Amino acid sequence: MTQDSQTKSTSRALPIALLRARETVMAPIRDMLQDIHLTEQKWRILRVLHEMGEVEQSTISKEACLLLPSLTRILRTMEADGQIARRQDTDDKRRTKVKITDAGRQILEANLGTSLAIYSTIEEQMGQDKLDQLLDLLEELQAVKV
Amino acid sequence: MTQDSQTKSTSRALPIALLRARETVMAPIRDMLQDIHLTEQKWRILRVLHEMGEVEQSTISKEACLLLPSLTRILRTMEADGQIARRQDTDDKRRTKVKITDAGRQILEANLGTSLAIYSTIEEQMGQDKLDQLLDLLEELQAVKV
DNA sequence: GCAAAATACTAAACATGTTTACTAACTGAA
DNA sequence: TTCAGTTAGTAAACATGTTTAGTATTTTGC
Repeated sequence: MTQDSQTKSTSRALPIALLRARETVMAPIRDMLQDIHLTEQKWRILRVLHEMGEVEQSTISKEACLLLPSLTRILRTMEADGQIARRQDTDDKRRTKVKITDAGRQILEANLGTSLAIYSTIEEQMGQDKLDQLLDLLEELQAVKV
Repeated sequence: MTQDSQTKSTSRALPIALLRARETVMAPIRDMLQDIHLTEQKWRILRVLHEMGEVEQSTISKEACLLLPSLTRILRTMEADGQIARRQDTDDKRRTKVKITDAGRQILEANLGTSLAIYSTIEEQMGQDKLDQLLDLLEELQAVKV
């Protein structure tokens, strides 16, 4: 099949390149998470709450890259499983404040080592410079107005 | 909340940086696709078939970054909608060959311009050099063994 | 040639993604 | 004060993501 000169081949298409790169990184992390019965999304939520303390759901949504309707469902099961706690904000009753529980923190801390080891493997193979460069470029891309 | 020295902040976490960057790029493309009632995944499939001609499903799976069970369902509706055609491979009856139909190609070609315009906007803001550099780094990351 | 292993795909179940619509609560201008 | 507009979150519907299991076919080791 001839390549239309107007068309980027998918191998150099930005969205799919980002997706494939992410699959590479996530594959071993998913293996880790499967062992502890956590999804990738729940792992991201725990990390955000660990970093930021008690925050409202919209903040988690932005930080963990999850739409609010997804977040609503996921937090419901995480609360039932005792990994997070929710309460209504007293100043603004529309808001719900969420924090990580001790149980949630325990799961997180028990697995951060593995997560870091995976990152180290990638760092060893690509080199720290290139990885930093990549993260810089990704941050820059996020900031683009489209 | 103090930052554990062992922990990467999520803002520099590779998986989430890849996800956020992708969201930035995909947002306007999703707008385009919504107008023509195509999902992001179907768009990727049409592009792969346009580039590669008639291929088996496993190939689409790899190229478009879709797991086979997802692909099975998506192709079922795309076939019903007349965007693709399927036939059993004569040499190996396990395989299914898939190709884009004229109707599918028409949808694709009617929208490639918009897709390219979006890419151009990003290129203008980030610069061609940086974007090339980013694509190179992403390719390299995909090749890492984890 | 034949049984065991591998391959290509489908089915089903459950979780999440995505859109639209909705409720409740807050804000701000007249 | 009031009410139109905005914001935070939930509900529901449908599509896709992900895992496990299953079928049909082909390949491989012997």
